[in-house]
Amino acid sequence: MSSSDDDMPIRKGRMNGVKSQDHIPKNVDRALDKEMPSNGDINPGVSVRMGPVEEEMDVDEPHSGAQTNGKRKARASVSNGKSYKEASASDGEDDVPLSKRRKTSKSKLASDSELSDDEPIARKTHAKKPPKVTAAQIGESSDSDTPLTAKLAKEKKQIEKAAEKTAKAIRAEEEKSAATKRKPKKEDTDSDDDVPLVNKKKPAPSARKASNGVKDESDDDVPLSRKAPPAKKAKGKAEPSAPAKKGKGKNVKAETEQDEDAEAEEEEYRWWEDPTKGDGTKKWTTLQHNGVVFPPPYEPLPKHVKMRYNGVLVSLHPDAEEVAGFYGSMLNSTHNVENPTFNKNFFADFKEILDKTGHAKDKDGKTVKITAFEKCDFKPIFEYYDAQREAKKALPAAEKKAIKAAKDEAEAPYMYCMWDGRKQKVGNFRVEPPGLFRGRGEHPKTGKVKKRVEPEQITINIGKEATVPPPPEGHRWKEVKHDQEGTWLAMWQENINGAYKYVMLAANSDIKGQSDYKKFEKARELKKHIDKIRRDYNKDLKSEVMADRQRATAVYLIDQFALRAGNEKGEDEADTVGCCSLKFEHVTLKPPNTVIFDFLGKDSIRFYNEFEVDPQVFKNLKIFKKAPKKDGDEIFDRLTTATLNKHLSSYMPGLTAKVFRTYNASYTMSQLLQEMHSKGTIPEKVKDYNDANRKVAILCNHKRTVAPGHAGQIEKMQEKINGIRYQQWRLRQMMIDLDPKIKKKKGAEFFERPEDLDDEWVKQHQESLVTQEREKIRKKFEKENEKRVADGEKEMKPKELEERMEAADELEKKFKKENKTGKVEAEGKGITIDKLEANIEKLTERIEAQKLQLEDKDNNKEVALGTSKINYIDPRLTVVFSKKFNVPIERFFSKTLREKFDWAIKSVDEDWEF
DNA sequence: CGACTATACTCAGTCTGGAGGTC
DNA sequence: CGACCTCCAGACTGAGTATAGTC
Repeated sequence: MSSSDDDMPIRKGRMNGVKSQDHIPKNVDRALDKEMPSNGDINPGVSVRMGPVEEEMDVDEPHSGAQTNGKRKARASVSNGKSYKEASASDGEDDVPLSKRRKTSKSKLASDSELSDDEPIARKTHAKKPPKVTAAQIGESSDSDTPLTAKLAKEKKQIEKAAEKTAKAIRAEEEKSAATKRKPKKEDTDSDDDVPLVNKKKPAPSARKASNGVKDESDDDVPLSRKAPPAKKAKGKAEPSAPAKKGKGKNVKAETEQDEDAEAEEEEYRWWEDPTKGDGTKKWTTLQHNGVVFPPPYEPLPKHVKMRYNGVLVSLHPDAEEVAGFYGSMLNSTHNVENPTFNKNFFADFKEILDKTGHAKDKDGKTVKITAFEKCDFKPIFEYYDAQREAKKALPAAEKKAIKAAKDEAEAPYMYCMWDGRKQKVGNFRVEPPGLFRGRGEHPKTGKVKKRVEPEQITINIGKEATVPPPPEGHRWKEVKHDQEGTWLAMWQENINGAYKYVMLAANSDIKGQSDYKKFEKARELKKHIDKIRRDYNKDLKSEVMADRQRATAVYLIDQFALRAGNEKGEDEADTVGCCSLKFEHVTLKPPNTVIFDFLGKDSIRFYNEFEVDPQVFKNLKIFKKAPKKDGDEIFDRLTTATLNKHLSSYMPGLTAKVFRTYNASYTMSQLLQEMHSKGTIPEKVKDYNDANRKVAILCNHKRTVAPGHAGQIEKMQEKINGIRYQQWRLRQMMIDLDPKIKKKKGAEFFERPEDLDDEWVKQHQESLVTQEREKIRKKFEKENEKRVADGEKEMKPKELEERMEAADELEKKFKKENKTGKVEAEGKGITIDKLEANIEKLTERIEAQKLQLEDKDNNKEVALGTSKINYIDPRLTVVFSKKFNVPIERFFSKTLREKFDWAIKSVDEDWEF
């Protein structure tokens, strides 16, 4: 992987980060490096301790066995009888083989490998008990967590806004004062960090109650708008009402006014400074919206457009025809249409609908039963749809615009909702249209028909007070709910995987912003625990308890290499893995301590990396892979994501595997930005930022498919560079022409043609230069003629063109002569050695610039920066960079991102630290 | 099991660079 | 001759979408 080079530095640095004092990355790295080499001693200790453990294990087995077994059984069935347990010929108690072996090896325990395999499963449960660890951990986390509360730096911000006029406003006032009172009481004076919202969860309610008598519930109930802290309040004047409100009942109108208020105060309301936000599970008090937009109904094909079966044109029931159309319209997508699974699944579903609607009919109305996929010819359908597509594309711009405007207007009512009286953008209000399911990677269900979603399948979530959006004529909703703990407005279940689809608010909404904020605060909170976590897992890498050792190893991988948790997956899903679900064949061990990961991760994106790991990790993986495990068996057979996360949450409430990704991404970014002394022009600074962004993206393995024209583009750039280099060489030869002695002065080497620009290349290059010249002349000639015609003058004669072409002929001759004599005549009037030198220097600069661009482009070809920017890098880091180096934030965040990260843009100054 | 985040891809619209022209 | 303008194909961006994860 080309990308691995780039990221290695980071990852290496982070490797073995046990000791890190996280704020000082360099120290961390150094400490780590020092540590790495040692460690030869680990084995003995481990093995020795194994003995006792085993005995315990057997005893415990029953308990833990239940859990473990369940999980493993599930796996076994999935993997088709190839599971580890079966391989080891056990009776289904997969533990048995392990413990047996354990027993045998008990006494000797000479080697790690012996120890390992036999770990008592039961140990898992047992081991958890050790009060020291757990207690210590819990104690620690709770200690540090409790206080924090409203510590946000923004506290300082002033509160000066006038009160709202509505009754709600009054309540808001109450809230405000409550909030203000609350603030002072926090006791966490020890930390400078912003308080993660998460932590407030527990402490908050009781604390509040005690201090100000506000009941929890009411806290939660307060709509956002009313909760706004005393800070700048809106003056709440009326504004033109948004389209979304049209056609609503009176309560809607009432809300509309509120809406207006909300809008007026929109920029002013800073929920992230509002200590009452973010706790509790009740997400809203009042909620109204207009439901969802359905895709347009199916439009049957014109009568003359039919598929062929066995060479005969046949007509279908509209329902079947629609499905045929799904397939027909994508004949140009060879990627799908040539995939046997895709075709098989499609045809199965197609036949099903045919059976239901009656099969095809020929022109005489006779039934033609469709039974063989090969005999289906969808080309006529394809051509029809393709023509439609073309026609649409060819539409004049004005018309396209008009169509779009009409669509926008029709959808306007659905774009926004009123959430606790504040107007909020809805994310995906369009119901997903029917089609053929693609799936990513080798998805077993690819090609299946994704059915049209009927209103009867859709559940609406809305405030009790709100008008329920009417279902389409003649239909009804599946259900109307008032679930205030949910953030979704509508929901349905999709037919392919039975997955739930939700309509939720857009990324720039308060609620999404809040959870985004919480996510990053949680990651920052992890900073406080990471040292202990790393210490612990490094210790547990040698644990005698298999489950613990596996867990420690997994956490190591997640922490160091940003692996995902890796939940179990079903048989009918693409075969992808994450940390906990890594299989035997995904990990290759290369002594002394290099591990090669090669597997398909989320979205079937390949994860390939060779990492040097802690020797103990290397040993552990070896153990976890020990026979009889083989391809298809899980490496972490004693570990599930649930156990892992449970363990993690003992360090810090809400800590799960995915937090490490956020933490490490943001932390890495913050380190990179901190080390940066970005100087120069804005584009240069932007590039510096992007370079850091790229490192994070590589860390997270965020990839994109290489653009189809990429290779060509690179080649083009390379040719361009070569052209410059050639020109440079010619200039040097001209120097000789001017002053033959200069060859000695400068050394012959200076004048040699670069090796890769061999005779063959030169010939071709010259030819292309000459043809280019000819083209240029011809085009100019034609253009001039056109102009003449337009002006009513007469055209120039072909003779003129011939004459002009002589310039190109000259060039050709000149090259020929140069090739023959090996000399280049100095050209240009008044040319001097000095001028040539200057020109050469200029070209050198151009070459360098081009090379840089090329490298950049190539390095970037399969790295996607967006995902990490949107989901992993704390936006406040970007804001800090922007302020510190005086680069407009627009250079980093698009309009939508600026809206999404509004809270970050407004809440930090350049001193803020992750 | 349900709900929420995270991902890559698509497509349309925007931007860019550089050829050619003008002043 | 260079500073500046115009035009256009092709590269790049961004919003939107649909799928795949996590917990």
